[in-house]
Amino acid sequence: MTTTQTIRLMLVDDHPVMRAGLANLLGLEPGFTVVSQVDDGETALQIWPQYRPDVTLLDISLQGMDGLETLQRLREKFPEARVLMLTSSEAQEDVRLALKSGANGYITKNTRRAELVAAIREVMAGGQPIGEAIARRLAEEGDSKQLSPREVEVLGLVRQGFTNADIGRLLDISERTARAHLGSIMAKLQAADRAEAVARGFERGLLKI
Amino acid sequence: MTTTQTIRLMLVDDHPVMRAGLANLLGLEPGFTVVSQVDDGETALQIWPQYRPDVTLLDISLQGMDGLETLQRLREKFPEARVLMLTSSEAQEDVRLALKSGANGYITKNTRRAELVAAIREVMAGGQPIGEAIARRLAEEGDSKQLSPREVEVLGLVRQGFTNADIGRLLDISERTARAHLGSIMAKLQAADRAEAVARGFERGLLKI
DNA sequence: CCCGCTATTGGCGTATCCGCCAATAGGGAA
DNA sequence: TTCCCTATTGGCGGATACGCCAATAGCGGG
Repeated sequence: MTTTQTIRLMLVDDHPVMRAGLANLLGLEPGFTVVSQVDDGETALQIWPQYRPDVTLLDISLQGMDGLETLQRLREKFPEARVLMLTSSEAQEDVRLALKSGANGYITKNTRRAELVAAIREVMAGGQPIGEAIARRLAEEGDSKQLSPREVEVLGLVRQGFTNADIGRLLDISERTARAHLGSIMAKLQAADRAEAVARGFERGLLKI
Repeated sequence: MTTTQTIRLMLVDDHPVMRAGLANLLGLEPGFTVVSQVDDGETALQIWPQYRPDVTLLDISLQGMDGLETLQRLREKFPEARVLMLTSSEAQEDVRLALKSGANGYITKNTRRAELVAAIREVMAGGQPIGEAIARRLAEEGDSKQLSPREVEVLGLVRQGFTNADIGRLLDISERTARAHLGSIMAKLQAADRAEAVARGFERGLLKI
C-alpha cells in the first residue's frame, strides 16, 4: 500500500459559500484536509506560518489587498509555500502576473471537482497545472506584447477621460510624450483609437472595474 | 409548534464548487432542501416544471444563455416561479435588469450564510431582499439616467474603435446622428469623451468583458 | 389632444486626436 | 561594448471629435 501523505490545505477566499463548498468538497476527498480558512490577504499572511499548509488555494478578488499582492508577499516571506490560484478571473493579465509572481498553478472556479483535485495533486507533485481554457488563451494571446508600467499608467488616465494635454500635465511630461505613449498603447493593444484601447484594457484585465 | 413548510430549492450556477457549497450549506439548514441543481439556463427551463421548487437561486454568468435571459424566460413560462438572483456581479445594469425582469431578490455571492438563509426566507414571505452593498449602489447611482437601446448599440460600436462615420454607415444613419447619440451617451454617463464613456459602460455593466 | 422622450439630421467652428518622420538619453541584456 | 527597449520631445498636417444652436417626426402616456 502506497502511503500517501495527507495533503493539508489552506483556503483564501472572500466568498463564504465558496469556502464552505471547497471545505466540504475537499474535506470529503480522501487524502485531503482543510486546516485553515481565511477571507482576506492580511490574515492569510499572518496565519500561514501557524499551519504551514502543503497547498494554499488563493482567490484573486479579495477585500483590501488583492490575491496577486497576497501571492507576492506570501512567496517573499515563505518561498516554500505552494500556491494554487483558484479564481473566476480569466483575464490574461491576472494569469500572467500570477505565474510571474510564482504561482504553482492557475485554475478557474468553474473547474470540475475531479480536475480541481487533480490540480492540487499536481501542485504537490511539483507540477504547474493550468486550466484548459486559460492555457488556450495563453497560447492565443501569448504573442501579444505587454504594456510598460508607464503605458498602463497612461491608459488609466485615458480611461478617466483626460486629454493628452491633461495627461502630460498630470505626469509632468509634454503632451507630445503622452501621445507617444498612447500611440504605443494602441499599437500593442491593436486598438484604432483611445476608446478601443480602454475596452481592450478591460478585456485584458489591465483595467479593473 | 409552528409548522413551517420545508422550502424546496433549485440551484442554477455553472460553478460546480459553488453549487456544492450551496447544496451543502442549505441542505444542512433546517427547513431547506435542495431538490435540483443545474449548470445552465436551458436545462433550468426544462427541469423547473418537473420540480417546481419554491425558490430558484440563479447566477448571472452562465454558459450559453445568461442568467438574466434565463430569468426572463422562466418568468414568462412560469410566472409563479420565485427567483432569487445569487451572483457575483454588482454592476448596476445587471441589478436593474434583474429587478425589472421580475427577480424576487438580488444578493451577491459574498453574502454570509445567515444573510443568505434570511434572504431565501424573505423571498418565501413575499419580500424582495436586496443585498446591502447593492442597495447602497442603487441609492447612489439610482438617479443616473439610463441609456436607450440605440445608445447602448452605439456604445458597443464605439468600444470596437469605430469612428462616428463608421457607426453611421453600420447603423444606416448619418454620421451626424451617430454623433448625437454619442453626445447623449457621454452626457448620461458623465463622460468627457468616448474613451471614458466606454470605461463607464464597463463599470455599469452595459458592456461586458 | 398634448407632453415628453427617442431617433433623426443640418450647419459651423474649435479642440483633439493620431499618423509619419526624426532624435536623444538611460537602463538592462547579451 | 553593442543592442534593444523605454521614456522622452519636436514638427507638420489631415482626420475626427465634440460643443452649441436648431428642427422634424413618431410613439406612448396622461
